[in-house]
Amino acid sequence: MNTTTTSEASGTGRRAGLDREDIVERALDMVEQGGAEALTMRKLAAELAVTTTTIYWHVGDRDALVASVIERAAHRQAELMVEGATARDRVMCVARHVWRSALAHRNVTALAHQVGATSLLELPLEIALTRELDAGGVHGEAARDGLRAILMCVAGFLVVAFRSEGRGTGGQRNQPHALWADVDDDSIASVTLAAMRIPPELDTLFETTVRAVVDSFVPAATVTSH
Amino acid sequence: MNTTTTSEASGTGRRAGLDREDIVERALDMVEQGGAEALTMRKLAAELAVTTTTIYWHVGDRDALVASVIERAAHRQAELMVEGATARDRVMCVARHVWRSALAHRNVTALAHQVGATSLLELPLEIALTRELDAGGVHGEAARDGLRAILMCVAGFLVVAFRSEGRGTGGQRNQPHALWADVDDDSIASVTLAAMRIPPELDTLFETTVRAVVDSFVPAATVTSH
DNA sequence: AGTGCTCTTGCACACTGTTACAGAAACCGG
DNA sequence: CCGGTTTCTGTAACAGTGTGCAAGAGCACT
Repeated sequence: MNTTTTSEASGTGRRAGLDREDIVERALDMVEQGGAEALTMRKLAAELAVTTTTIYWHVGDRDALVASVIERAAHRQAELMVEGATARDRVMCVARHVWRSALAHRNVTALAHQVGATSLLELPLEIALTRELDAGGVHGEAARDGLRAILMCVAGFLVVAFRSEGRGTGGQRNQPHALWADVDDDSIASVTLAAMRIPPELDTLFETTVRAVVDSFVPAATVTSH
Repeated sequence: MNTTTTSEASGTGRRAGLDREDIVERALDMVEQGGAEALTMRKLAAELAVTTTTIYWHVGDRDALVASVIERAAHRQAELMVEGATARDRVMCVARHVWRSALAHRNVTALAHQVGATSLLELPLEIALTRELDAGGVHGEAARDGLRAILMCVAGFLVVAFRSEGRGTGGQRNQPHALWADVDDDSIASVTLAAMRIPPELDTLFETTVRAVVDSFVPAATVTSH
């Protein structure tokens, strides 16, 4: 692997023109367009008009490549504007941003999730969220637990959201609401049974659920002035 | 693929001795022991002292095989005893069961998650949870939203729990608490910063977080008697 | 010119899911 | 008993995947 600390399309080599950064960027493009599975060493090499071994020389393993891709993506979605008067609102704002940006870059998110590097992708947002918690009077272990609880909740929503999109055995057939079509249980009210058969509104459900978690960890705003 | 509705090691053919059920069961064993990636058609065939084509004849695609494996696993973890006096307690009890049984059969759970068939695996528990919600006075769309919210929360915890286990880029290196080691932010209290560097207690955090969500969807027990 | 370092290539290995094709064993009608 | 059909099994191959090894091509410095 290329161990030069910084990338400097050095130039001494054979025909150069290929930087580690270039490779990572192209890889990120491929992931964003074609999903996680579109990123294969051979395809990436072909895109760059190069052989696979060249990539290995520059970035190393596929794991290393993926890690770099995720880090690069992390920088991009780190920018956010936190709005809201109360601490709870500001925390919600960050949580919402995690949710939205993950949906916006779903392919990278899915990739990060697959290799267990989600935290790497979300670290900047974790920090932002911690800042708001801290500013809202939640410190130490309480802040950590609150942060984790909120992020797990968001992660759960993301898992479900991604699950509702194409890929996977049986296509749409093992969607929860589709599976409920065959359920017939006497001890459940028919209204309830019917409701199960249509999918929920994820966005509004996200709002209320995460709000509940946030409220249970962040104290209501103490009325200082007024 | 073998299209006989039920499996009845039919008998007309050559040397039988191999049932679709046998294959699925063996596959389930392999997954539970060696994880999702240990289940390859060739290895499975080798375990059964048979060639791959035989498996294809019996069960079809790998997708079909995986689906069968998951269905089989679903039956096993469907047994549960719901305890608790209040509706909230009983709902919590089921949610806890989802969490525990997913952890107990983590490999199958991970497999189901990979192919997007989690709902298939958890359908029986979804039904049980819905029953408790319904009995607790939550019907129709409210029940659906509550069910989904709770399950998403549990799913989030599972994702994080599985993430803390070996596999994936960088091993333990991109664990959240490990990543926080390099963070230095002035606007965050040092106590908070320090707390972030040690992982949370998932079990207790699960309890409080899910409890918060449950409480926000299930009304407190109306005091009927007393 | 020669030596050394950086980059790039070609080829190969082991592994995956999947299938086309060919062959044995059992039953069934004659 | 013979031929045919169904039911299984086996061989070999195809198109992919990630990855490592040996060798070469170009530039810089001596």
